[in-house]
Amino acid sequence: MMKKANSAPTMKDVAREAGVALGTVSKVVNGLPVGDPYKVRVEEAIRKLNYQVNSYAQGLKASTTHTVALLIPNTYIPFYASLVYHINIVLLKRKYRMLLCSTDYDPGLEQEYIEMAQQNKVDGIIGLTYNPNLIIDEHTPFIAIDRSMGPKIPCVTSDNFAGGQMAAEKLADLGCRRAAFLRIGSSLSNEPNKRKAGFENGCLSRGLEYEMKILNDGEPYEEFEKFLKSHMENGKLTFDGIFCVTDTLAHLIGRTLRDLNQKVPENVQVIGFDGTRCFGDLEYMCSTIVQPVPEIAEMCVDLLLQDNRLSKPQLVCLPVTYAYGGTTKA
Amino acid sequence: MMKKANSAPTMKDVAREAGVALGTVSKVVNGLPVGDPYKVRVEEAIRKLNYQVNSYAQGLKASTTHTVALLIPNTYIPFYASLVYHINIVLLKRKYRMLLCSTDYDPGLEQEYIEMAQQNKVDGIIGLTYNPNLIIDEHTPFIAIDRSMGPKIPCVTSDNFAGGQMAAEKLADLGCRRAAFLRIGSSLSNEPNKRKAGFENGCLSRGLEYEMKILNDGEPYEEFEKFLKSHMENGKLTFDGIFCVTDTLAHLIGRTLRDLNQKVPENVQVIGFDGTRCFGDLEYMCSTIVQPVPEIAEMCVDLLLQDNRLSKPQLVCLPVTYAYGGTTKA
DNA sequence: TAATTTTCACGAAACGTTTCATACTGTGAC
DNA sequence: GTCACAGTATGAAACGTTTCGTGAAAATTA
Repeated sequence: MMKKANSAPTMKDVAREAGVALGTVSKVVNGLPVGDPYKVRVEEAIRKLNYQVNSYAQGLKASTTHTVALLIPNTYIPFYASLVYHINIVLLKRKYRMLLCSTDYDPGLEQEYIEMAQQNKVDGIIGLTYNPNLIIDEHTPFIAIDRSMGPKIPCVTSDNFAGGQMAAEKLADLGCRRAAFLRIGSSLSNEPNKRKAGFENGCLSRGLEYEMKILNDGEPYEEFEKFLKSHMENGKLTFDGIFCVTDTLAHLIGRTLRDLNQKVPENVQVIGFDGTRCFGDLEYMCSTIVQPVPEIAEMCVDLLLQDNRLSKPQLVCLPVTYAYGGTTKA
Repeated sequence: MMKKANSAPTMKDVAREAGVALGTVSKVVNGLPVGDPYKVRVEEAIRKLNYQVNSYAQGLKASTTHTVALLIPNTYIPFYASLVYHINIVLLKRKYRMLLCSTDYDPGLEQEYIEMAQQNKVDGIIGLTYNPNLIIDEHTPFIAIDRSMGPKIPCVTSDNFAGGQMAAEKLADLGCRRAAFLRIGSSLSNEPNKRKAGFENGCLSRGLEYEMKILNDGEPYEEFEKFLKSHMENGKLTFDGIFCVTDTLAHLIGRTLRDLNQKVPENVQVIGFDGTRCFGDLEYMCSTIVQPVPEIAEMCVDLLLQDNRLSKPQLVCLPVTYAYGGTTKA
């Protein structure tokens, strides 16, 4: 009755090696009280056999698996990348594993991933998705990021309204007289609307003239150029401040501005939204309203793993901050 | 004998509901041949009970878990982010799950993650790590990215030597007479050396004068400025082409150049390495040697999941390409 | 029709844990 | 010296699958 040579050692093997019972090994592994001589022998046997618990067996018994699924459109857009990173860190601290699910905005994929996750018996799901029709099993804890997924599902976001307002106030403080708000039409979430509303509010309270513009999808450069050209008189823009709904947009519009010989920030100041630093932690791409990604990550995990008997909040708004990144005067 | 109300249905429940045997349900679930009437009844029961397989039980039985761990320093540096994204996609296509492990270059964390992964009985690990002392269980298939991890462990990289050479040739073709190679000292992998060797080789074959410079860690801006200033005569640089070992570096040096009133690409042309597009897929940050990330991803997964009886290559070099990104003349 | 082969659903056993009722050991009291 | 009790190691049962030997029914052949 040789044990198959290359199969991993089990608790049974450890128990035999140490000359103790199965349950004793289990206790040692889980840090439950065990008499000292036993404990020592078991620990020795574990070292000797290089034993590692099989967490599939654990997962089968216990209904907790110490795994969380993260549903996110992709991992290369800086804001998402940053979320992935910080959530991963927070989960690790709590000894949880993370199952990453890039959905590429595809509702079919999102649903598929949710089912995969449930099959895998994750302890919960943290999801950033723009699909309002996702079917989420009632017994799987779900925390939404940035977009409310219906009642009973907590949502963690930045304070987008305050962010918009802050952008308007900053532009006003920096001397702008006439501002524009830009977003791209295809944005799927309703958060841009809060940013817009906040911006409007801020402009009104500071007496800053403003204009709202939703650009069409498609070739962004051409769209930008068309828009900017239609707002120029004698080679000068008719506004001197721009608030873009994302940093990506701010960066692109910055390029277009440069191509049209508009100086940033001398001629026109630009503020983005997200606060993502493209090159590691080295620098902001533009002046921006910073989303508190580490705090969002922490909050999501907290909510997900908190005792389920406690009632969970419906919406958590975390405070944003302004960061200078070269596209404004300060 | 009521079943506990909110516990998930099992195969047994499905079998009872459909009036068939356990094994029959298992076959239906796994797509094995089953007589039509049985099949239909089982499928109905599955729908009715909203049954989902418990993959922990599956993982316990089968030794294959359809899960792969990805070990990577972080997810916010564009090159890494891109890898994560593409590997995730490829794995999904094959119906594999991905366990993401950000290590932050911490050897302790790396080791911890590897053990976590093995406990979790992943089918294999794909890892980008700069720690030469990692202990990897011989029975866990491991594919290294970008850095050889010793014999028996296949490594997938870009063709760094060819990339360096290509950069040199491109600079020569674009009219450069004297070039510099820049890297930061702390780079932990030996791939930069291949890039350097390739660059040297290219310079020699094209008669391009060159200079190698390894910058100290620390405040990058100050380092750059010091270096650049020490190579200027009458406000002009003594070289007209720079090859940076990464795009990050190229971007930073570009900033410094601008601050010193050096025009890019008119005065000095800059080529980076990685080919990462910071804003989604929108644009390259600089002219660059592009690493074939999708192909690297595909190759890693292929190697990992291929039949283990087949022998695996020790090193796979994938071809790089040049991409124009504004910091060269073409 | 009887004998033989093929087909295929059946259900027990096993995977590696955790848990819990049981039994054993040693201590203290009478 | 006996009994009772506390403390603690024991190992069987259970978790939800997959697998595989078994046997019944259907199909084929004589």
